[in-house]
Amino acid sequence: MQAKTQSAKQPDATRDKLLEAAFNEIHRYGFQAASLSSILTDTGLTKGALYHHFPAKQDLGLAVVDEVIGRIFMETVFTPLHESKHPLKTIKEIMRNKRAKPELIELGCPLSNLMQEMSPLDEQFRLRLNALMQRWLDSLEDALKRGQQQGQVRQDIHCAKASLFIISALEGCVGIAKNMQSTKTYQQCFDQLIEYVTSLEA
Amino acid sequence: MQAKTQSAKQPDATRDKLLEAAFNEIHRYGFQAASLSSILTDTGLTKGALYHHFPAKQDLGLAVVDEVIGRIFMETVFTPLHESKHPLKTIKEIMRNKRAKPELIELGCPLSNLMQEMSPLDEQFRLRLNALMQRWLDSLEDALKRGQQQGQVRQDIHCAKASLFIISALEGCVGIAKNMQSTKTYQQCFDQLIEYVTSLEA
DNA sequence: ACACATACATACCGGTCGGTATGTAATGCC
DNA sequence: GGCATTACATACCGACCGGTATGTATGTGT
Repeated sequence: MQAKTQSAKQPDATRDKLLEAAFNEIHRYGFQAASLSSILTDTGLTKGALYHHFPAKQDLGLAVVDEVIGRIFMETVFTPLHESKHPLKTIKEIMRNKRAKPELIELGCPLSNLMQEMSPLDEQFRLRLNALMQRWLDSLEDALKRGQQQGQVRQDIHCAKASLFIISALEGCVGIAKNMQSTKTYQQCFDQLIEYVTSLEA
Repeated sequence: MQAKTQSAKQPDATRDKLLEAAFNEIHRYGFQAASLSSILTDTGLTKGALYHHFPAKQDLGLAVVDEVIGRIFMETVFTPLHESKHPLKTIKEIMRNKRAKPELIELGCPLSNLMQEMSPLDEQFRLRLNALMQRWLDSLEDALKRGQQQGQVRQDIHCAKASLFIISALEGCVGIAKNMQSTKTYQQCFDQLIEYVTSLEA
């Protein structure tokens, strides 16, 4: 039906290219400092393409949150947690997967970065980011509760509070490792968090 | 000797005014988005004054880190921790003092904010911020070690790792509360952290 | 009292920003 | 196969940015 010619107009592919470049630019420089010109240089596209797909810079940023960052979390966190038969083990696995990525140490968590930058400045951003965070909290809480039903997690654990604490500690851990540019620091802090999660086991 | 006339030239006072206004602007908008024009409007000063005291925007930002943020941490964290006879109790008190401030929930921790924004972008910033963070870690670790010597803290605790984890969790806690604009969320997460600190007691 | 440095204020500059108006080529529909 | 519509490219704009050059009072040392 389409995609016969290489340089033909592929609106979805163009949109994806813009989103990906915008994600990388925002991940490194933050949303406010993200330069549309840089994004266009990276993609080889022009203002016309950008403003055809997104009415304003803010819409591009919000789309990055919803689609790119949202998809990342869906694939790496929500789905694994939801499908897991051994919630606590899965939680640890998800966390361990994070340590392999050097870009996480260098640039930090894209969700956390945007939260810190934009939440006090832009209510639209805050609501989208908040929604993602809430899904993260909920999926973790659900996993812990299933762990309780299966007898893997201690019954006296307050799953909501524990989820909040795990995510907080993880975000803080990534943030400090980023500042110190030290995978060792990250590892140390990370080990403590694993210990905490282990302490939830029945 | 001086300060007889009100509108006379008071370089130190002018410098302090600039630093304070810059701190507030940076705390809200971040360093990159902080507008020198806004700072000058707030202070009632002009470019001449600013660039007389600081050769460039970066130097103003670094001075804010070293002097303003550094002083805040000195007064509210380092000194209390150093002088404390009951380290664990002091740690909890310091943390409790943080919950009273609404600006902390709205704008987050100024140190953490700058770390997240500037560490990957500017090595000068990263080193200064890192130095502050290291002092924080050291003072916490020292306090925990003194607690061990006094028998208040469990002997099997790895003080450096525990310090790292406490600060990480605290930063993460503040960050998430900022995004959610929820003092209740902060409180819940905070309670978990207090529980963790309590678990360090002998 | 004079010379000089300090401590600002004023005016201006090039560059980059996000955003827009317009032009044009490819695509889908009848 | 004409014909809107979509999907871009090009050219341009005002605003704001950090930074500088210059002017001008206010102290200060001798």
